Amino acid sequence: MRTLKYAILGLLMQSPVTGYDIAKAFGPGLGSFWSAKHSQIYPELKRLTVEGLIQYSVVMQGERMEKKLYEITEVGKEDFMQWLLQDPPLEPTPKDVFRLRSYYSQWLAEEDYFQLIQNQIEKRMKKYSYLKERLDRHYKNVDPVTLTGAARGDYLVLSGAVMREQNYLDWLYQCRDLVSRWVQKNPQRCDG
Amino acid sequence: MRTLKYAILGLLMQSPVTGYDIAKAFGPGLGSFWSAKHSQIYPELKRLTVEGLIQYSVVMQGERMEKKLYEITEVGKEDFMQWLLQDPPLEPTPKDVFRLRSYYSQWLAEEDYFQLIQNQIEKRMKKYSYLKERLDRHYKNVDPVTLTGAARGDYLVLSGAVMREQNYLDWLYQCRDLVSRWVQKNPQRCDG
DNA sequence: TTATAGTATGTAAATATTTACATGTCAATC
DNA sequence: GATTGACATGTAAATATTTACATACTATAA
Repeated sequence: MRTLKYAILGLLMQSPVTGYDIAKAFGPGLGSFWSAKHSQIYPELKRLTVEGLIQYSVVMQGERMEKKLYEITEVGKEDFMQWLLQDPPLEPTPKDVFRLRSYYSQWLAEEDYFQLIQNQIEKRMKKYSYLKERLDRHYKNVDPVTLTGAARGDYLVLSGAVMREQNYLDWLYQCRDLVSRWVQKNPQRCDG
Repeated sequence: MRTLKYAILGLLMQSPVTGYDIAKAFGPGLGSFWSAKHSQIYPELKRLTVEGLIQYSVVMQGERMEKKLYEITEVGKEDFMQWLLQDPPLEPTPKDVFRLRSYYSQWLAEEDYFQLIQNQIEKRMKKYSYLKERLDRHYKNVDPVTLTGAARGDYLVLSGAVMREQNYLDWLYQCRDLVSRWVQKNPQRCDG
């Protein structure tokens, strides 16, 4: 379904950007629900250009260095709008290696699985904090009703990302709780 | 990182199964966090066999139809256990086309985006109900502390899947709320 | 008996994505 | 003056995944 195509066209709806800018956009912001490496972005930009959905102008950066500033064409806008209105069936559930490990956790010593959860909590906590900070920084003292333009979508998905991470952490706490109670239930393995 | 390999080995840790069984397992159960089509499963089974991590015996089904019953080898078990103990860095956030659409929702008429949310809620609700039913059916009158074996992992990820869907719905309700308030704020477009 | 749905296994081709290879400029600071 | 990190753009190869092609048996119910 070429979603990368529409992720890129959507960025270009806002303003002209370079491939490098797109790669950056797929970092912390958009990156909470879509991303791509530059090695996928540059070929896609080339393809979209051939298809006439975007076009670029060469801009000098300093003396020698040239960059390509891409903008969306009218045809591209129509194509994007047509996609935006689509209502496709639910995607298959996203893959999650930690959940997969948890599913098979019966084969681990409880202590080992407990440690994995603990480590996962640490990592998730960092991610959560980062997102929460971003949300607060931009929207803490703002009534969401007053938002307009790009800030609307940004707020919707950023708050959604925070909720998602909060929820993942809640689940991890629950797992940790349960595992520690399983440990307590265990017949003591003594070595003394 | 060949996660499919370990998803399959994990299934075989429990009991010998056919490729068809594995494809089924990636349906409603495991499917809440990992899945693969049969066209990916059969080649992977072949590869794992060549690598000596699994082996199969041919079993007759009826008169003519033969199926391959795969079981995990000792080497396979070791490989699986080694993977299970790993603690890799956080995966990139899973992609989500609906969130991508939401990010770009500024280009939609509020009414159109509202309708997309509404439809998404319906679909997500069905998925949530299905998972919740499964959870209740298996674990409603059970103290999770008493669970053992495969039921532990099953409970952990199933309850996690229910939480995740609940959370997604909460986010959708929030989006719907906000969008409807944006609509109210709008200058009325009259055609009379 | 004859559809039909489900069981069962594969390959081929296309698409999507990641990792590695490869190069060069610019701005700042040490 | 040299190093470093960010800017900037690409290709190649490998891996992962989906869609489509392809076949054939089994059990059940109409």
